[in-house]
Amino acid sequence: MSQDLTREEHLAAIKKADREYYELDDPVLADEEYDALRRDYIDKYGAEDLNYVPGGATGDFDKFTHPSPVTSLSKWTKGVDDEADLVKKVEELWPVVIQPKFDGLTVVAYPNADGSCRFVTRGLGGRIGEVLPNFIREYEGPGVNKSGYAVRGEVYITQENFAKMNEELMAHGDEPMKNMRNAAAGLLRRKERSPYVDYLSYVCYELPGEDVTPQEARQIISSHTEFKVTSMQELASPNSALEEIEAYYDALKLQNTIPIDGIVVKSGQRNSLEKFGFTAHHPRNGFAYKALSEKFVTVVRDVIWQMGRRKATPVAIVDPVEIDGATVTRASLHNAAMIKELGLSIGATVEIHKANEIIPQITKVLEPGDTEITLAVCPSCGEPLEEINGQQFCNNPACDERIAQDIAFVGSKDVLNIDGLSIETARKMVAYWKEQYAAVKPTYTILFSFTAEMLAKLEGFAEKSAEKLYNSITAASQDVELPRFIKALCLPGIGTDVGKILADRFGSIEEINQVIAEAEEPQAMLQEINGIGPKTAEMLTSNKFSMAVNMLQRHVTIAPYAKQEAPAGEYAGKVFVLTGKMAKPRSFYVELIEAAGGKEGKSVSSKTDYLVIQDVNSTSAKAKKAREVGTQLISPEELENMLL
DNA sequence: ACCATCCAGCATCTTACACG
DNA sequence: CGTGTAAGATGCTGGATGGT
Repeated sequence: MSQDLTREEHLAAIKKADREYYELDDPVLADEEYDALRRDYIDKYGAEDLNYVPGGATGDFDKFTHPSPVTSLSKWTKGVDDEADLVKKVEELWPVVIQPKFDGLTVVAYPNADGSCRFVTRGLGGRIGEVLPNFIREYEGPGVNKSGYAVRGEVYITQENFAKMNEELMAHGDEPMKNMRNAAAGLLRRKERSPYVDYLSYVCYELPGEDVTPQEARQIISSHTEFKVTSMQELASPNSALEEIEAYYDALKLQNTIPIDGIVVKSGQRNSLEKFGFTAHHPRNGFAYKALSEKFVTVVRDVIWQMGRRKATPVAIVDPVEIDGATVTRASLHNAAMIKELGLSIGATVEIHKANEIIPQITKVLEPGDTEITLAVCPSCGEPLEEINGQQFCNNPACDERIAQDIAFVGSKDVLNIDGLSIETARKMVAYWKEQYAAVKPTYTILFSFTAEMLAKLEGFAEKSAEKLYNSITAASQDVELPRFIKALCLPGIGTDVGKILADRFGSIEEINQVIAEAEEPQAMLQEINGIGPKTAEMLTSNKFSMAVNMLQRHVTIAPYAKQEAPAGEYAGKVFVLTGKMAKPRSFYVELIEAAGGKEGKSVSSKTDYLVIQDVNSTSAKAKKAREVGTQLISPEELENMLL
């Protein structure tokens, strides 16, 4: 299509597509066409003209917000967790199906109108993923996913293809890749499509959040998409669940054709995701069975203390061991209490494994070493550390490392999201400041005083990178969302959640200040807010809080925030507990309750206003308790009539 | 007293990109 | 062109806090 265009027309076509995509949010060109257009241009004229950032965004992949978060399953590990617990879980989810748990990366295929797909990774926290422009060749083009549903699957590389790829890499004089899963993830994140992408496999396993059973989901995927679908088996009975799961796992291991790191055990009920809901980290409609990972033996050569924002964390340096294709040289020891519990000393021979095949962990001392592990002073500033509950804290506000860590924290994704500001750069900034401005004691807010010229003086920085960092600091300090501003105060215990709670309740910093100043008992007043307890209330009413706010407000502007007033009305603030089976999905009733300003409670107490239960004459524990404490029992139908 | 959730901290591998 | 930094992907641990 770009064959008969002049260079100017070709470039104009690309820029037009950029505008449509980023500004109008209504792409006219399909992703594939757009990519082809760019590729052709680069082939003919080079990449120079295209060296701009479309839409002013970062040069990364496009982001996509998942309508339903892509969370990972909670785990049940053989030999660690209770077997009775597994049976209990299975009973709650019954009927139950099992599937292989692929060791790859989760990718969701969102259908476009023409049946082509937009492939999206999990993303941090499973909420906002990246769109993968260069996915598997056979799935490009329309008609791949005609189901109309978002399909969730796993991308992985087989042992066979991994070996083949490494052979080819070495034949070209390149380094072979070490780790199968990271190789798969890395290949997909390349800007230019790698031919090795064709070695990846994609297998789908569910239609998240849809009103179907797992069997129906499988059926839909295999008949309306071109994706492969996982194998699946129904369990015969909860009591034989463990044997059935293990037999299934062993059989898959024996085949040794796909990389698996466990078995998915999930409810076979219709729309189970909706029925069972989520915890903060995991869906409740299933869990993953894991076999205990293999143990290795190594020697601890040293223990270094890693400083965080306040806490010192011990990390063991061990003789390198090869575990699952990765060379392990370090293992976190979490805190001094853990060192004590393990009886660890330097020179000790230890048992090490990878917790869930990722994090190296020392589990046991086999032979004691000779040198005791101690830490009395901060490895950065040399001031004595304070020990609280077996953990070491540096409370020296002038500690360089502490200031650098705060700067990196404020720059991190969840706070001000300053592109290009990491801990390394933060350390250089603190060092530079102390050298140049010996008279002015640095705090984390020095970050906002750096000009591009100053940044260019930092080691490893030149004009271009200094300009870039300066621009991202400036951009990030304007129109900050209120919850992020509150988190950026760097106060202990004040994070995302407290920020959101305060913002929703008060809407602005001025309002918070005013309410605290005017309340007769500000601490008691704050504690009445759900989610704020005595510690948080004390911090919020302290001098520290108001000083931090004043200081940060000098550098950062806050965007107007629409506070989420609890809806007023008869049922505002009332607590409803739901129990037992109901005609409609629970979420339906929960939505009704929340729309009326009420809250869902999990267990019955004197603070519960209503217990929603199908049989109001039930003698269940919850119903009994409700009668005891004077909570009103109502049926779901009554609830509906009441709130609608 | 117990449980759920939040906060803070952790390792490794891989790619992109700017620096020098 | 080699090197270092940044960022994204995977997911674990343990203490603190708040709610019941």
